[in-house]
Amino acid sequence: MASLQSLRGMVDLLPAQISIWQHIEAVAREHFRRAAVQEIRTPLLEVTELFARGIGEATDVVGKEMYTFLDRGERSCTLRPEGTASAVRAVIEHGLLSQGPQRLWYGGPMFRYERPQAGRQRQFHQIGLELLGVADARSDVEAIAIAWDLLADLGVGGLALELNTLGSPDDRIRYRERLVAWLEAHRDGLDPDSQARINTNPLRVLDSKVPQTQATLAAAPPLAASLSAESRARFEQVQAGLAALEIPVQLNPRLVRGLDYYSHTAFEITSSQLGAQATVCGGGRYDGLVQQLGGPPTPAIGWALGMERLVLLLAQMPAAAAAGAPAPLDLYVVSRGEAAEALVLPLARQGRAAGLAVECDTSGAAFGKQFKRADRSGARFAAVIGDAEAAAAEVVLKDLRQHQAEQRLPIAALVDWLVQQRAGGSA
RNA sequence: GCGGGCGUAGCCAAGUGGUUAAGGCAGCGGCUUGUGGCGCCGCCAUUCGGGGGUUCAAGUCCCCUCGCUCGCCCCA
Repeated sequence: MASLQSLRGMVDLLPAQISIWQHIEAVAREHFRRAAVQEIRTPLLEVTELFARGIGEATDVVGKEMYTFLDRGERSCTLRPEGTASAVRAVIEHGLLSQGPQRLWYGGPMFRYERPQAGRQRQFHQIGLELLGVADARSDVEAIAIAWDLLADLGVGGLALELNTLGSPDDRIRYRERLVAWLEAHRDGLDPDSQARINTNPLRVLDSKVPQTQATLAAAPPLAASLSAESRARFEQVQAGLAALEIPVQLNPRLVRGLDYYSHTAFEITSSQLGAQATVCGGGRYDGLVQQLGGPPTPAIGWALGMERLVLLLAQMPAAAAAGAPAPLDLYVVSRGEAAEALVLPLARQGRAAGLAVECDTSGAAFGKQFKRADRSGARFAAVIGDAEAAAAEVVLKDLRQHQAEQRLPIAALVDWLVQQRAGGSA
């Protein structure tokens, strides 16, 4: 095999798949516009330290999944594994918070060096939301509602919103101590991975999928018991807010997220139809992150949505997939003969200037071939220009989608006629 | 990083040691050098991801390697 291939886990998006992506992006953009959320674009490449400090050294993402290399200046650089750290860095760097709370969204590729499987790639795409500067539980509710409504509007069915609270940093420290002590005492009932995690990332032991570990954990002290009154009240406010919006919630006390910066609200929107990688959208509150990265103390909440997983879900829903279908061509120009061929590009350009989608056949092939391609192009009309038409400055217009007599009209009148046809809801 | 499944044309795919590697879709040419969608005819893999080995004989068996895929882990 001498031919070149894309790198493992790096996937091409071919023209046939693009329309659904553009559809999702357009719907997301519109939801963000309505919610007064502005786009931010940051570099794909950042200094490694940003992620190490932001996401947490003990996390898997930082520990083993980053694309990290030295650039020519010997700086350690990393392809972003997620969007929050970059967005926060940019906000701090440009002093945006001095202008008040920031409502931001971003989209684009992320990179994690993992083994690819269904719904998991090394380069994948996320759309994410970050609401910075507001501590109130209502902003948690708003952030979640934006994600929920966006997914609903796209026509994704069968989703569940799983919700938990991780408590305040103090709650967590207190709980962590209790949990570690308990885990140490019940070490024998845990799988090796979980045993190893007792000291590095004990909270993650809670959502282990190993049945034996889960059985052991049934008697473990719950995080809820370590929550302060304030944290508990806050969690209740979030739940009440979601209930008021009639967004159904599934409380999941085992939901712990993999990135260190989360506190209080943590949530995931999952689908049972995605195989092992069930999370379409995940996020939570990260009140400590901005300060940790050198900014002013700033409460924040955000989420990220996995585009590939969303596309996977949408592909299972014919109605939603159809919504993303591209608009058909208005005109396909078929021509033959030197004089005729000279008229094609000027005609196409005039049509395009008027907003029509026009393709011309420049193959010089037999009419039969050109008509075949015209048909396949999906165009509504074919314009035919041969020697006779060129001499008379006319075109023969053929309706490719309905049986109707061909008509002949001046070449100068064609574009107007088509524009009118389209405006008139020509069925 | 660990485990299972798989790799035959652009795509789907038959083939389970024995002469020339089915078939379908797409593509190209023709029937039709001014008319597509239907039909018919023809063309389209010196070679089965790559390398090595076993054998008189390998797409088929063995080893290595690369890739894809599903799961573990982790997460979007």
